[in-house]
Amino acid sequence: MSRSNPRVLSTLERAGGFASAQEVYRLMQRDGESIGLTTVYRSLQSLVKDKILDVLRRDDGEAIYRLCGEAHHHHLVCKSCGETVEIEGGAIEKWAKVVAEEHGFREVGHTAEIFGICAKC
Amino acid sequence: MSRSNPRVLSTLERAGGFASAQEVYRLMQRDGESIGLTTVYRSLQSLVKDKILDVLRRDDGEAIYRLCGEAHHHHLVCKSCGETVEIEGGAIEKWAKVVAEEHGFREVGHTAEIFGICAKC
DNA sequence: AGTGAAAATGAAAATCATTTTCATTTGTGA
DNA sequence: TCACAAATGAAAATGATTTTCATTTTCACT
Repeated sequence: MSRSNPRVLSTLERAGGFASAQEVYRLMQRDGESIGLTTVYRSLQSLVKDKILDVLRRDDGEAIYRLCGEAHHHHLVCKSCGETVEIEGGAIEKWAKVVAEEHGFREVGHTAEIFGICAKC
Repeated sequence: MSRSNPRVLSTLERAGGFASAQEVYRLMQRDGESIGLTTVYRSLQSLVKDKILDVLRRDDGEAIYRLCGEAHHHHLVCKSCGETVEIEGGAIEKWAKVVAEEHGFREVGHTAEIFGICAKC
């Protein structure tokens, strides 16, 4: 079996608790850490199995990992310049929970993103 | 530019309105239809752009396409069996609008999806 | 019917994330 | 020190998706 390389987790934390395997790998490379891409993947998988991380999917299908229980947030993205604002999603959290329970779903998660044109553009 | 091949849409309908590009392709092959995988991908993309189809992601990252009604709605998706419930998002609409305006954004849109394990799974 | 430009098509190659293989290295207990 | 299990990572394999590009089809206009 495999245990996770602790540097992978700490890199993910340093990244803001939200990154893809490729991003974690690039970050570690940039910091001069010696690690293989394979090990990054294995460590992330292991952390997911241990429920230390959550997996989500970007629109392009790439898997992104985040610390479980980490207060998650949503994004407000400018379609024109790409500026991104992190926002709280209190209303969403409640909505997702209620709707899912109404339909008998459990282990509920959600994704939400707002996009538009920012004031500057 | 490209328009969609009508046989792609009708195959997706026949599949229960829910399938991946590869599955649509295999279905058409099985039925003896002569079409290239590339055309299947292009047609699906075109249908998505025209808002005739929705795209979701399976757990493994594969994109799945489904027919979507005209009314704006969100989805509650079972991570295990893929069952999908279309839901109203009144709370979300308001939240997105308010948050975006607070930050000076205009032409605001949003995406939101809830996922979990359905009662049957 | 004949011509030509634009759109559609699809085979093959390219891309990209992810997984698998496998030989090598490292750690650990006897 | 020895042996063996676990960890590692380079390289190859996989699989979905996209791109390239040469060919075919469509279609408006003669």
